[in-house]
Amino acid sequence: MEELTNFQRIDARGCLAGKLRMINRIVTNSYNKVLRDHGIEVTVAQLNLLATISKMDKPRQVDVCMELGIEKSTLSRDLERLRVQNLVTRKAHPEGGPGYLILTERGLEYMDLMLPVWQKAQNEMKMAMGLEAVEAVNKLAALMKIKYLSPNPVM
Amino acid sequence: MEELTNFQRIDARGCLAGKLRMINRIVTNSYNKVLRDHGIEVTVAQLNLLATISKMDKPRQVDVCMELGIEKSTLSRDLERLRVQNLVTRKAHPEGGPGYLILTERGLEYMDLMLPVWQKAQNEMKMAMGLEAVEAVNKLAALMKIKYLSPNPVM
DNA sequence: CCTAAATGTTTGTATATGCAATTCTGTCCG
DNA sequence: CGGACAGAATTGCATATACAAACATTTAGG
Repeated sequence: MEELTNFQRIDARGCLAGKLRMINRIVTNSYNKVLRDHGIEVTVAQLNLLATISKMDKPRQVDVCMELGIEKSTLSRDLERLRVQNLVTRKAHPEGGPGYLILTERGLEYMDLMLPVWQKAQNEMKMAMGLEAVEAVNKLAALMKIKYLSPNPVM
Repeated sequence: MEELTNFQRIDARGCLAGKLRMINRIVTNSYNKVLRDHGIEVTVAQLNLLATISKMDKPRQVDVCMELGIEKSTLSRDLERLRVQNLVTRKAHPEGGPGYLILTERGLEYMDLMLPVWQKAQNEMKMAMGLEAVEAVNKLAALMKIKYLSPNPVM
């Protein structure tokens, strides 16, 4: 068995997944710190989930999963955390079916409360990243959504 | 208390953190699936940690934390998982001190084993993302590292 | 109508992550 | 020497995540 040279070995600095994971850690922590420092009691992950549900039309859990690329079991638990905070609830469809998700009154109020704080976090991050990078992330997110999260993924 | 219009409310689709989190989920899952399908028993997160340690010069845990932007307690547990798989170990410095991390023999062998599989995952993702996006991620990662992970962060 | 397949949700188990608090260790000073 | 301090690592607790398996529900077919 020939040994690999050091040059051949995996260079962590070249791993796209590793880089994206690092960027994600930094950005998530940055938003969470701003939220925390302003007394907001939810994380940016929860904020995004709330915002997504509020923008969708009577979504079931599977619909939200598709929209965000989250696994169904993950969403189940994320929702439970929001439910105990009385931020989301589930409404039954008149003609049966699994029912749909909707923000509670408190959920809507909390969204209003969070808006300026989120905006601050978002501005800071845009500033740090620069316009080009922001645009690149926007484009990449759109592309990934099409490629991986469409009803019939293009793979 | 004036109500906010729907237009004003946080639009999840515009949240940079949300987008990066989604991209991260997709990319991480994609790499992990390739690794799993080829019998590799570590995740891309663990692969990156191994690769990072192997490239660094006798790093302590704090050094690895700085390099990857991982919290010290997170790293502590990540390392424990690698340790029980006999992939990393800690060596004591001759003149005392906290000692440093190093891959075990098995860790090095496993790196060699993973290389082609990682390469496949990386190629697939580069293909899906396109050259421009790949370059954008590379640039952004470099920028974020300077801004947030330098000894004296530029904030 | 009643079962079987399909669809949707939850649960069991595990990894990856961060904050706060604690413990460990090594150094420096009196 | 012996504590106080500083730096490094771990531990307690909580969230976010995924895979597999179980459970629930809805819908088709006979």
